[in-house]
Amino acid sequence: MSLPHAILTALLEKPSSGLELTRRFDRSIGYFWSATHQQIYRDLGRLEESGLIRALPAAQATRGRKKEYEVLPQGRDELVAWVARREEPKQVRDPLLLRLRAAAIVGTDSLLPELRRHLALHERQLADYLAMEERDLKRAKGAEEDRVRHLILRGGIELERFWVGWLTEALDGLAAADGGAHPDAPEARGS
Amino acid sequence: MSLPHAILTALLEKPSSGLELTRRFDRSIGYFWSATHQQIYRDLGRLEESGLIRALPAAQATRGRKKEYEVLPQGRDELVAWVARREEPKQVRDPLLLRLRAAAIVGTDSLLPELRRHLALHERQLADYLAMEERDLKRAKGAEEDRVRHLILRGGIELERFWVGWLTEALDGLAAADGGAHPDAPEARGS
DNA sequence: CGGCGCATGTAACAAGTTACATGATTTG
DNA sequence: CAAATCATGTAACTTGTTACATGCGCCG
Repeated sequence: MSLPHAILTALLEKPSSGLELTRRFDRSIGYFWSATHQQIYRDLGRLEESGLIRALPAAQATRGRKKEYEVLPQGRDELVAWVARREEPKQVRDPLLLRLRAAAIVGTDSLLPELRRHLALHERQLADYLAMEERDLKRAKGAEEDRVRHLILRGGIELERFWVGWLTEALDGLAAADGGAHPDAPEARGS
Repeated sequence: MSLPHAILTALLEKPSSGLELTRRFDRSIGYFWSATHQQIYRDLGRLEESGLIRALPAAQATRGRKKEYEVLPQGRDELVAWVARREEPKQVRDPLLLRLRAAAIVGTDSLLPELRRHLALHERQLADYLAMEERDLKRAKGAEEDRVRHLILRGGIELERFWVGWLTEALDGLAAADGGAHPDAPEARGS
């Protein structure tokens, strides 16, 4: 039940069309909740049908024509209720941990390159987030909305730090055991 | 494509029936990949059909009758290939971060109890993991399989530490701003 | 007017969730 | 045997993914 609420939030920040929303999901929101345009159109339709949002009258209802939406009072109410709702923490669900467990049985060697690759990706993501934080700190200080946004960014930063730390620990532990001898990239190079 | 591989791993550790697998997913594996019995039966069927596992001949094929599976060589091959495969890191997708973003717009007050509640849950989970680590460290040292299992547990521990740290930071930041005055549990008490 | 990019969709499928149905085994 | 429990399964639905289809408008 999260995507519709993410859309309501985004539309409250600024009324938008489906494609504009898609682009915003690719950027900021997408750092912790991604969505494709198909999902977004589907849910925009449902939200409109339920009377939580409406298409701005300016836009006509033909196919390739831009169509902007805004949140109705009922939609805002629903969002307020969702924020206050009691929801259990989402439990962890990560394929890499699963693969490590499988590797415990069939051998860890072939997983090492993946661990190194993921480490590099997370280091990069962490650097990006830190750069964003640097930029943000120069601007706004007081407004609650900005402080909350910064908190979310802090979440991203600390999560990446977790990955970097854990992957480093894992590589240390596994490489130590298998006595060295792993050249740089014994894998096919994807796109 | 993860659940079938999780099942293969579990069956390699020990041939089992569907319900036994379900129970094992509730315990150890479920800490980072949960599954219901319906999902497991469905995938057991598919895996058998694809020739990656087979039912042990002892068990008859009637409905309420126990049916144990074991991994065939082809299944082990598939698992080996999966471990070595290149897969992009799963991006973050957490409703709590979304709700915080929504709260930035509609007001953070009603989210504070949830943040406190989640903090308590994560603190408890962390304590549980630490207790497990304590127990594990007393046993096995050398075997690779045990060291890898410990690494996975370390992952769980560090992830919980992340949550505890971040939630604490978030509560500090938000409570400071709204000047105090939030009684203990202004929410309905769910089951 | 032909092709490209913008924009909105449909369709088919895969994975996860929730509710329910049915057969077998134990035990009071 | 009745009831509880173990065990396997179906069905319907929601969410997310992938591939494709269609319409509009601009620019050469």
